[in-house]
Amino acid sequence: MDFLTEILGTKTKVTTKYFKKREIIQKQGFVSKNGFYVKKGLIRSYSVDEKGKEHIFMFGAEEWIIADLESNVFNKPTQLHIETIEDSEIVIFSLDYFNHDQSTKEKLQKNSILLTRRIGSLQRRVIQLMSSSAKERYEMFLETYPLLSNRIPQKMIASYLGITPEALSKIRGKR
Amino acid sequence: MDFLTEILGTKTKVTTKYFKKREIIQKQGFVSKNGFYVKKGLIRSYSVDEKGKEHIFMFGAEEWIIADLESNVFNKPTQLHIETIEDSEIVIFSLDYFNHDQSTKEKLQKNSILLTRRIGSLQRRVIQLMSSSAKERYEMFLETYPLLSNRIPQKMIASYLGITPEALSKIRGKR
DNA sequence: TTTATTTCTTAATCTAGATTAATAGAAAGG
DNA sequence: CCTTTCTATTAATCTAGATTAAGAAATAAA
Repeated sequence: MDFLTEILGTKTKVTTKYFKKREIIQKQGFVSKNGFYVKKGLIRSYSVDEKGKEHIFMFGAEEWIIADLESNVFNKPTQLHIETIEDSEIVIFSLDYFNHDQSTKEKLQKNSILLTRRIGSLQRRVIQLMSSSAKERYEMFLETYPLLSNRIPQKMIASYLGITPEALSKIRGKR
Repeated sequence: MDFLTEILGTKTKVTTKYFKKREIIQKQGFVSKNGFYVKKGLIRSYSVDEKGKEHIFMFGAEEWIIADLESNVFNKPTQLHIETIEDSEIVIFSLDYFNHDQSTKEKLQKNSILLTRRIGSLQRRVIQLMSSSAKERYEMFLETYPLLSNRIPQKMIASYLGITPEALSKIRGKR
């Protein structure tokens, strides 16, 4: 929570909730007014396409924040479902940091740094999706999230990499 | 320039430069200390992989800002080359907005909104790369950038979509 | 425990898009 | 202007990864 108070305005509403495995925290298609800080557990955000196929956008484990900021700031329906992978303790906070004067300059600066880091990781992901094979992406995933990889079911890793579980199984067989 | 003064600190160094077509503005592998605002013309940012293949990350036309923020904030070498596609007039500014006290609260807020919008567009790009076919991505590109599509050579559109020029030519033939 | 459900693996077949190559068209440079 | 270089098109072939299917392992449920 220390980390959170560093970026949240003083009047921000904060609630801690406990979720069982496989519970939905946020639904695709609705405007999202909250952010989620993972205190304990593991969650994922994903979108479902017209064919009903799931595509995992990101994972969040301890100390991560998952939020669809654009949905909040511009009142757009979010593209992302958010769901628990393990039983989790989630801090839910209202996303109000830009809109009002509650937030201090330092908090805004800290926040900008977080936003910048997220832009960097998304940028790397886009470049990676365009330039690397499934095998290379899997290896990079293992390097980047060595601790997460054994907590996440393989079919979800496959979905994050943008391939089928069958393809991932084949890649893993060949090492 | 009005737009820029809304987000830049008062002491930010700003220079306007003119570039011919195909000139490199920023080189991959170096730490980037500047942002680029396109006053007139058209530029692209792209990365070159180990096989020497180019992958276009984004285009920037009039009123766009292109910058590798993460490189600046965290002193990482940038992954991106930036190069002009047309003769261009570029406003180069030092990226100092987080670091010092020069920036006001309003400027920080405006900036956060820009960052958030960029996160949103990157998020959409990732989801799109994972869930859509080359043809669908091309159609979405035309919808999103109707004015840009006739200024950008096809091989660069292909590179942005993550496909070969041959594949794009085939897609275009079939309409 | 036994049964049911979900996850993972293996293999055969198929397809979107890559690669290679050859030609035509457009732009750039002298 | 002509010549060279770059860009786009078309077609043949190839391949990474999708799809389909079926069995094995693991989890959950009864």
